[in-house]
Amino acid sequence: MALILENIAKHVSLTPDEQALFLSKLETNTYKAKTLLLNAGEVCKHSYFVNSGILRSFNINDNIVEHVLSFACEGWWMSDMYSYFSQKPGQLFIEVLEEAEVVSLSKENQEQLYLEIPKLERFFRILIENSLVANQQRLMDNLSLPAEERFEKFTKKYGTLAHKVPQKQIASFIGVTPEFFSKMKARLLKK
Amino acid sequence: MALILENIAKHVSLTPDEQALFLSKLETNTYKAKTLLLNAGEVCKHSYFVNSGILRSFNINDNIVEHVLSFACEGWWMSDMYSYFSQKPGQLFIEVLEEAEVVSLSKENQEQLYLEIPKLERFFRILIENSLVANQQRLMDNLSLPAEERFEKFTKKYGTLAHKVPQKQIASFIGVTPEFFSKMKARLLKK
DNA sequence: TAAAGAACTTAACCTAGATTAAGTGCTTTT
DNA sequence: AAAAGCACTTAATCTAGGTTAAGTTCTTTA
Repeated sequence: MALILENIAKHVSLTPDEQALFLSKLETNTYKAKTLLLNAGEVCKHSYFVNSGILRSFNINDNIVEHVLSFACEGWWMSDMYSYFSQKPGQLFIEVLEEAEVVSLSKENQEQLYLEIPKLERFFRILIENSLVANQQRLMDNLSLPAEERFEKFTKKYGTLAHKVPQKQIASFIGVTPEFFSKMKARLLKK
Repeated sequence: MALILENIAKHVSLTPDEQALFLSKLETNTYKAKTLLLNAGEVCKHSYFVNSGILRSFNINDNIVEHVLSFACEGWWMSDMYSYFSQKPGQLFIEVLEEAEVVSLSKENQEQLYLEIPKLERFFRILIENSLVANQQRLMDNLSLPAEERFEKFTKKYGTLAHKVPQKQIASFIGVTPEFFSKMKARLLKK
């Protein structure tokens, strides 16, 4: 459980009492690979913080094509932000890719915490600022870089994860078909 | 100046004193079309709130191709978030597209305000949450929808703006060349 | 441990959108 | 009011990446 406190300590400092209060609002669970933490169409009631293992979020287009929005491994947060913030049904699935220990923070508890420990308002603001910046960068990359360079950036950013998740999901994340990804990989190996 | 207070009142309520304090940290200016509020390579020292007129942010790839990241019209905020948050040099330009009255909030003043009026921490958190959700949606749209549907979504979201900014910039925003956009438009008109 | 099904590859063919280029009508500048 | 330059169009040609399909290998599951 220390990991999440370390994470917070990077941006705001909590007193021991505040830490205890914070921890009391969390629930830790272990899930096997393939568990669905969230189904499309549901309201996302929790934010997840990954202690270990890997999660991914994705949606399914016209009931056919999956599109991976994000991966989360150790130390990352994951949720369907649209649904979580608005408490309306969302379009995302959240799935366990590799057996994971996950800390859950419910929307109600989060709102409570904002009132009880206003410093957390700052912590989550900064967290979301960073997400937004990363997302904008990814959007610009998608608009301006060819698949090969998007893949390069992916491996730099996610490092080890690139070897742990099925290739077709990396393909989906960077926005190409598995077939094209395979072709591209073969091309890269020749160099 | 009322517009920015209305904007805040949608998410948090400030006392008259707090409102006055907030306003005292702002500066309002009018800029002619084509003015550059931020140059790539500079540190973004202000966040801009648009009272009237239109701004856009974009970057230039390999010194050749412009990519529009966002437009801002009445009631919207604009900045190079990466550079503004980190206070490091960024890659974005911010340009006035249509003569604009713009409220500037400096990074230092914003940090000051967070300390003096903690409620603002909440306001900006929510603002950024909404941005993030919109950005993720746009990213998913870029991964899964053809240009024609991206354009449709654009016109729905930005409405009137679609007629006020040069077509080539809308093309850039949705991620196609001006030539293809023109062809697509002709195709749409035939229907 | 056999059978079914994922995950990945390869290859032929296809298409959305890019590139190049030439031409038309605006605006802006002088 | 010319001249220059920008925004837009059209059209021919090209290509990154998609689609379809068949085959191989690895994993699950019964």
